[in-house]
Amino acid sequence: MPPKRGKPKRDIESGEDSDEYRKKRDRNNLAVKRSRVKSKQKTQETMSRVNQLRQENSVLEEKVKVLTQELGFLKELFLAHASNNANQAKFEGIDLEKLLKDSSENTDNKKT
Amino acid sequence: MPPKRGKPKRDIESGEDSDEYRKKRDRNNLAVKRSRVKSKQKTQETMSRVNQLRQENSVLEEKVKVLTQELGFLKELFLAHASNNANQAKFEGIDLEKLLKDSSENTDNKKT
DNA sequence: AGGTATTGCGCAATGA
DNA sequence: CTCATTGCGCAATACC
Repeated sequence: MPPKRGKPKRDIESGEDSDEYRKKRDRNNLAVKRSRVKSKQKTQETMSRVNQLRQENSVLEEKVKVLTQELGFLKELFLAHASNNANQAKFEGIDLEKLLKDSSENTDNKKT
Repeated sequence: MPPKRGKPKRDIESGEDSDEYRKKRDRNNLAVKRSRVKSKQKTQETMSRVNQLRQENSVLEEKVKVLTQELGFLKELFLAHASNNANQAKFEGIDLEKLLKDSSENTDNKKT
């Protein structure tokens, strides 16, 4: 809106005299109302979306926390067993972290 | 806004004649402008927040995916070893799922 | 060309 | 009383 028209009552522009002009104004006023309602709805939806995402986020954070703990526990269990008596041979040279990493990367890559 | 004043130029109400009135209007117009700027900023921020949360969400989804895979892999490895030769005795009666569940719940509870 | 949709702006009522 | 917020109408555009 470059020409920042302040409040010229009306002279040239718009319609003609009074008949068509009024109808045009009325129609535009309705359009304005519609537009503003829509705008407010969108704002509301956006705010709702934020709350929704916040919740999803919490759930995911919790999941990560639980999974991380489980994984840690299992790793300990695994390593404890590995450093045990007769299992030395079996677990000798096993890189647990690498195994895990590999297991995660092999989801759908068929290259190599 | 019960009295839906349409567009009466001005008669009673507001100020008095023209001196104080104008100043009052001008000040209000500035306030209106401030208010609207602020409103738009807030809308922008809300939209940015949505995008930000969307990203965080993606990252977390991926983390969950990876951790779940790692965990699955480790469980398989564990169980495979359990159903092995001489380890039957050691793993006999072990409920892996329960162990994992317990390991997750023992974050800070000291009750028995 | 001709309509609707959006947007900046000012006014007035109302909220704080 | 002052400033902030909000419904509303106008006019300029943006959009089709």
